[in-house]
This record gives sequence, C-alpha cells and structure tokens, in this order.
Amino acid sequence: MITVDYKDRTPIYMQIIKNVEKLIALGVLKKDEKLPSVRNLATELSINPNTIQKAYSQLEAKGSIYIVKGVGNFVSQSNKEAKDNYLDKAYEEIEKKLLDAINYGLDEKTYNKWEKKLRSVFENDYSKKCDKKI
Amino acid sequence: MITVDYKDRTPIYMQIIKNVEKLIALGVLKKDEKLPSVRNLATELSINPNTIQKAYSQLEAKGSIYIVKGVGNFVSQSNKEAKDNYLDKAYEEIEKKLLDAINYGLDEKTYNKWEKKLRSVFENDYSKKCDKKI
Amino acid sequence: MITVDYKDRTPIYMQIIKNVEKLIALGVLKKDEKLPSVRNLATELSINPNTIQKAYSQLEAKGSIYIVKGVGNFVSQSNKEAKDNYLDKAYEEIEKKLLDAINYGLDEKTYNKWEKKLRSVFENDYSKKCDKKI
Amino acid sequence: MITVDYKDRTPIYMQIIKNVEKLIALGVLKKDEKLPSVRNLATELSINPNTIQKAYSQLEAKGSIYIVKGVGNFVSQSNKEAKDNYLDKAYEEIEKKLLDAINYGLDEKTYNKWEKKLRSVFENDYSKKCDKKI
DNA sequence: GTGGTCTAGACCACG
DNA sequence: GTGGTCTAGACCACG
Repeated sequence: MITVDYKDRTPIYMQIIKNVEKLIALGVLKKDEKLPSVRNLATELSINPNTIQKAYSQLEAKGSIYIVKGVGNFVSQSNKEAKDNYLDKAYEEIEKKLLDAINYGLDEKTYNKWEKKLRSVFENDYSKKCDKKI
Repeated sequence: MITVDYKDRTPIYMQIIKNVEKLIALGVLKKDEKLPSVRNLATELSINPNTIQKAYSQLEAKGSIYIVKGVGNFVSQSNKEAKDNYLDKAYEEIEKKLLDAINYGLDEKTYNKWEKKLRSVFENDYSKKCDKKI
Repeated sequence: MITVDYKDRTPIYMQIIKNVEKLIALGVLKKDEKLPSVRNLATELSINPNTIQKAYSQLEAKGSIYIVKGVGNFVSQSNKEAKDNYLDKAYEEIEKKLLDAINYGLDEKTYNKWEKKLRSVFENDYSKKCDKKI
Repeated sequence: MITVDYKDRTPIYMQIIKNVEKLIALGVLKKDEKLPSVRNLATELSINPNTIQKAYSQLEAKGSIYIVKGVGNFVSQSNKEAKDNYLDKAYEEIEKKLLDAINYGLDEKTYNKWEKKLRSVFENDYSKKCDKKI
C-alpha cells in the first residue's frame, strides 16, 4: 500500500508522509487503525528504519497519527477530517496560483478560458471516478 | 528590482530566476535589454557571484535570456512570450492540483463552491489591478 | 476505578502508580485494604501482567503499599500520609518552577499578577469542591 | 554557552532545545544572531551532528529559529517574545499543578501557607538576582 | 516486538 | 563550509 519512488526527487520520508495522509483521506486507513511498525515498513520498502521513524514522528507532529511507545502507530484523524484538511490546503494553493497569475498579467478572456477548461477536466475525470464505483 | 528573501526556503538562484522571468513577463525588462552583470548584481545583493552565474545560465538554458561572453546577458523573450509561457505553466499546475484533489475525493458540490470562490477572487483582484492602471 | 490512557505519553506503569497513589490520598483505598490482584487488574485493563507487576513493585519501593507473597497487595499508608506526601511533592514542584521562572527573568509585577490569578483559581475551584461535598 | 549533561535523563537533543530557548529568553542570543553550525557544535560538545540537527530542526518547527540552508541557523524570536512565551508556559504549568493539588484535597489553610512560602522564596531569590545586576 | 535515541559516516545541493 | 537526507547498526525503556 505504501510505496516510494526513488526517481522522485522529493525525500523518501516526505513521500511516506504524503502517502500515509492520502491513505487516511481515502479511508483505506481508518481511525485508530494500526500502521505498519517502523521496522516492518523499513524492511518491506528496503529503507532504513530511521527514515520511517522521521516520517512517523512528523506525521504525529501534524496530528495525523498518534504513537504509543512500545505498542505501535495509529491513525488519529477520521477519513473526513483528513480529506477536508487536504482539500482546504489544495484550494488555498490553487487560489495562491491564481493570484500569482493575475500579478503576471492574467486577463479576463484568458481566465474565462481557464474556468471552462478546468470545468471540463473536472467533469471528465470526476465521471470516470464515479463510473468505477458503480 | 531584483530581490532575494533569505527566510524563504527556495534556493536563492531559483528566486533570482523567478524574479527575472517575472520582470520580463511584466515588461519591465524588454527584449534585448541588458541585465545587470553577474558581478554587479552579486555585490548589490551581497550574494556569491556563483549563485548569480547559476541563475543566469539556467535562464539561458530555458531560453529566457542569451549570454554574450565578455559583453553581457540579454533578454531573449518578448514580454508576450514570457507572459504566455508563465500563464501556460500556471494553468498546468492548477489543473494538476485539481486532478489531485479529485483523486482525494473532491465532489461536485465542493467543486462548484471552488469555482465560485475563485471567480470572485479573480474579479476582486483583477479590478484592483485595472484601477491602478487607470 | 483504575484506568489507563493509551494516548497519554506517560508509561502505563507510571499511570497506574499515580492512579493508585491518588486513590489512597483521596481515601478511596484505605490502609490495609487489598488492591486488585496483578492478574485481575491486567485482564480488566487488557494490559500485560508484567506492567502491573512493575507498578506494584515500585509502589512497594516507595512505601505506598506492601506485598504479601501469595496473598495479595495492601495499602500501607493512611489517607493522611499519602495526601501530605503528595501535597509536599506538589509544592516542591511549584517552587522549582518558580525559581526557574525567576532565572528566566520573572519580574515583581508579573509575580504579583501570578499570585492574584492563582488565588482566584484556587478560590473558584476550591469552593466548587466544597459545594459538591455539602 | 550551550552545554549538555550526560547524567541528566532527558535526551540530549531536548537539552539543547531548552538551552537555546533559555539563551534567547535571557538575551544572550539576540534576534537574527547566528547559532553555532551543526558541525561546530557537534565537535565542540563531542556529539553526533545528527543529534544537533534534530534539536535545530525542532527549534525551527517551534518558531524559535530559522534555518537558511547552506548558510546557517539564526534566532527568529526577540528576547521579549521568547521570555513571555516561556513565562506563560511556566504559569500554565503552575496553575495545572495547583488544580491537581486541589483535586488531591489541598485545603485553604495549606494554600495560605504555600502562598506565603512562595512569596518569600520569590523575594529572596529575586533580590539576589537584582543585587547581581547592580 | 515496539518506538526512541544516538553514533559513525556518507553523499547531496547550495553558496 | 553549511544544512538535509540517508544508511547501518547499536542500545534503551516499555509491554
């Protein structure tokens, strides 16, 4: 379930953080469910335990998981909390990009085009998702 | 005109690249205009000349400027090219974020809200910009 | 009566020690009263018996309980002893925090404010306690 | 200036964190002043660089310092901010201890005694501090 | 078995 | 030279 991509330039511990957050948001990992242990995940991914440790302790600092020493690591957010959290952050980033683009001279005509394109991208991709579920 | 923010985590050479690209897109730096020399900019910003060198050579690789050895560094893009370039990239990033959000479970109702919010953000910010010009 | 909180970072055996000491200080557990057996408490709390064993043997080392092998664990302190003991320790900790704060630059004006705030906190909370008893 | 005590059971990285925070609160380290580099401090204290790294990155997460990659670590809080921060935290801890003591049966007579004792402790220790400064 | 801390040492990007 | 990431491997407390 948790994977790392060595070709990706983002640090391994960061990839693991994002991966776990995604699994929680998608409901694959549920509240109070146990995550793989530091050692198990380390051997499974052929990664040093310290790297997993770093990822897990940062996830704890962010409030996504809670750690019980000597017992294990557990999901602390509900699926919904994690999802809302992620989507809020995503929206903020998009808004920031938009403001930046306005600064660079984005005009009304171009913005209208963007809006249309994004709408059609959403509808295409979203309907595909829904089809899968049905 | 060109500034760097040490507290920003993005590398200084990257900040300079973005800064120059922005100045070109905004028309502050025009086609074939001379950029400050590596040495001058380095002393002006109290930065290692190697860092400026790195920024300029990557700008050349990207096609934003051309370097004439022993003479200087010059803008190679027109205002319009640079702007279109930037806006295309910005759109791509927004679309990528959107697709990512759909993956995380963005639903239609939320997307409609986003569209509205972005529209109002655009209109507010855009009108401010226009007022300034008049 | 005795409970443990897994999300609390303090070790479970320590939580049990504090819990027992509190019950003695409050007079819920009286002198020479029998404590739950290691096995019973372990199954009741779904905890490893070794953990309970550790807590009990440390309570014995502190003089709070006495252990009669093959018979059971018994409270050795009177309510008053345990209470005085606890309060002395609490005072020591507060004094230590105060000295530390002075080291960090606590001035007279701020200390006066603290004294007042603590007094009002005490009076509020204390009167609530008394009301309950009546 | 920064020291570690091996006999102390608190982790080394934590000791360093507290130490740095204290030096900032006391005004020994001023805003935007450079801290010793990871490597220098490591060799000076005969400690592994990773341990210093951990301390520094947690100090950054707390907002006490800011890190400029490839340049160094710098104080981000003013003396006053750090001091107020510390004193607020100290007061909270004292109040918590007090509420706890009330729960354990602290009565009015004993609290009056505590207040007096703390007052005299403060006055003794505080005047010593002031004498030193004069 | 589980997480937490630490050492020794390497390589990287940035300046 | 500076911080950031990572490996290999050790020892600890807790359960």
